Amino acid sequence: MPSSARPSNFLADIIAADLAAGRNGGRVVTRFPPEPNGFLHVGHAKSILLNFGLARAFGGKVHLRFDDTNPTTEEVEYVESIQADVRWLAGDWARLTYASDFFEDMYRCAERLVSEGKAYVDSQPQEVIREQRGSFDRPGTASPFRDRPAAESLDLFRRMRAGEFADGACVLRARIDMAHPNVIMRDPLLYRIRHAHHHRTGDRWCIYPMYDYAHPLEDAFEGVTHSICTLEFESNRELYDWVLDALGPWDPRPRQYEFARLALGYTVLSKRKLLQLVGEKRVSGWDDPRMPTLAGLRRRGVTPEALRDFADLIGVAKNNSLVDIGKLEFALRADLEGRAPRALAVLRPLPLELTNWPAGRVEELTLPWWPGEPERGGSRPVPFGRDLLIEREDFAEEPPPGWRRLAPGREVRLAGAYRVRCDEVVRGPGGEPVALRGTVDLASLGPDAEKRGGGTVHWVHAGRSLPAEVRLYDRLFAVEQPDAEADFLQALNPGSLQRAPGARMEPALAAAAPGSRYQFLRLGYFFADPVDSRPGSPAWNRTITLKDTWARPAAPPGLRREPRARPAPPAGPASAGRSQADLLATDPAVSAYLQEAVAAGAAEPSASRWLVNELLGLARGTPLPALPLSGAGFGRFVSLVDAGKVTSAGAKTLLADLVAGGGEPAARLAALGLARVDDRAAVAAAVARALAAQGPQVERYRAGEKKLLGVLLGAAMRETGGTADAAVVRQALLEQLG
RNA sequence: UGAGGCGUCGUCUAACGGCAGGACCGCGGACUUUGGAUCCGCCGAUGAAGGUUCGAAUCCUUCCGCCUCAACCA
Repeated sequence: MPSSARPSNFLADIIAADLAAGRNGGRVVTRFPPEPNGFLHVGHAKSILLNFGLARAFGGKVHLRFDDTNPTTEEVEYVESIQADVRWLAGDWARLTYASDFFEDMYRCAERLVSEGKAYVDSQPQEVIREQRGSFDRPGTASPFRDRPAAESLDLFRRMRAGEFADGACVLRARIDMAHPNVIMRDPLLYRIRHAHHHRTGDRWCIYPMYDYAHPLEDAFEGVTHSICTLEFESNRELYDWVLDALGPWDPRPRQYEFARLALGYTVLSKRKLLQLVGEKRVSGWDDPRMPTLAGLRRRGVTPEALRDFADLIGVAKNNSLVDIGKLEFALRADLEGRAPRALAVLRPLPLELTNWPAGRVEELTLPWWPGEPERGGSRPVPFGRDLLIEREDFAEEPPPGWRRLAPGREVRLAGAYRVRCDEVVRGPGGEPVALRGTVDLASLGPDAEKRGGGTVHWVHAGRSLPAEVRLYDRLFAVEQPDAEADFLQALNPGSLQRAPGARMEPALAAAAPGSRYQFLRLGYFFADPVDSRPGSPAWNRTITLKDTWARPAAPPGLRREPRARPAPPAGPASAGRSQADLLATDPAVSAYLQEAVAAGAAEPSASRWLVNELLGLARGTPLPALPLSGAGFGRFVSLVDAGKVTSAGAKTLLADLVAGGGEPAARLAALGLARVDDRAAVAAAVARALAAQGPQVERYRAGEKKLLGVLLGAAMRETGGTADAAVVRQALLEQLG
């Protein structure tokens, strides 16, 4: 059951690369860092499974860490429920920690920052600080306390800790840059005063660290290597790194990575909205089976395995995406299919009297719990008799085309039992059918029975079946994106909980243990509620219906999302050549570099072409002057290419080498063996070698898959090391392929 | 509009300059004592334009669209 395959996503790639490079001494430590101020939901499940999965897949460790840096919102109850939920979902962690475990260490680090002039105590009120932060397009302004002596700040900071100031009187701020383009870096707050009782440290502290300061330190203190969080923390990463760089060195030095949090259709996942649903009693509590909380899902009957399969199904990436809730439902059905024994229950009974069955005679049929897989073993007695109950929905007076259930004069199979025919409809005062009369075909049961097509219907014995509490749950919201509504509460699905007061169960179900799961034939998967079940009388929660390919009301238009409208292409063709020229002209560093290259003898057009199309990509954001390859060196490289000393393929390899390690172009060219080869015989030999190694592909190409030419050409090019001209290689290749 | 991030079948996600792959959904078929399951098949995508390259989803440029950031929350 452990997800055997190594997860495949960009984070796994990063970790694999780190391991391959020997970083962090081969350690992998991740962490799941909830704040104990709410219940975990399916979005957290994605994160938990990611962090636990990655650590396990790479032989690492995962920590469960409570990020308890804000005593005013956090409570012990939540640390209990969170631990229970995590354990239920993912099992045990290697270490349980609390941010508050590190308060003393964090404080010492803060004193160090102050002493080194990297932090100061600001004695301004909150509103002023906020105002001074500026805005996206307006730089901030410095606090008048920004340059107060370190000794004074240190004294003040110590007195903050000592409790000499009231809440809000002053804060500790990092001294970074009030004009920083990233607003988060404009002298962020590190500590604030909170005279509040902390659930773990009690009244020992009255100053508490802010997330941006505390989090990187927690990671570093714990030896976390890969600190994985969601996309909205991307801007915070710069501060994360600042804190660690200011207080290092660290081994391992934690790195923060971000992935897209889960958004799921037909539900809400924000803490605030979930709290509101509970607070306003729109649901029965955090563990209401309609809630996306882990507690709710668990009580709905969802299994950890289904959640794991779901997580594998949706993957991990940086795209903001809205996951179709159908994927959760798919994972759920797939899991339950293999673990839920089959039983008989009728939700809305319609009596059926079999007139040719002796009154009072009851036959105890022996039905396997696993009809399709008798080898799994197990069965139970199910009473059959003259008076039965079938599902109201399984009878139609005027059956539509394709109807495979009961109708006047029609015959169906009673699941696990005999075939019956409907002879007569008994009507109520309004003419509506209230009961059916029919006949049973006694020869229709058993291995020798004639096989006839038609439908199968579920049933129970009228007198021997038992009533039971049944809750039919459906999606909590009626629209796919409640968050997009003006008032998400208006989008609540009024039918998300329905009861089936007349429901009847086969007798064996009375013994079902709370927490057990059954498939009620043709109805869905049901979970015996651990809270409301009574001995001998389980209460049933419908986890999920069976997939139904019949009753679907032909794709109601509201449920289908309109295809994304494609904007019309812009009218005027923007001259790309022109914009690239702009780039060369407007960026002084780039144009200076280019000038140097030209001064070193490179032809201007090819120099700018190589610069724009290749060098910029290779540089990966590093400013040109910082490259090991000087402008002049680049110019000599371009001259080499223009002189035909190296093919364009070889030139790319050469350039990459120069950008990575510097050196003199001509010398590196020789050292790498990239000099252009014009010997046709040598090329032909290389092509032959390449083809010999590509046997299957060659076969497929000859069999008609001409698109494989690219693959073969690529292999041939690689064989020559890029020293031969592509046109020559291509020609040789074509000749040899015939 | 400052900074950062993201655009691949209806949905989610692969492809790391060389065969646009998989899954969900949908559709069709086989089988069926569950209109379930199972099996088989089909449908269907690189936001746009230009450039570099023998070859571009991938590299470069511009444009378009979406998301995040201006709590003494995390």
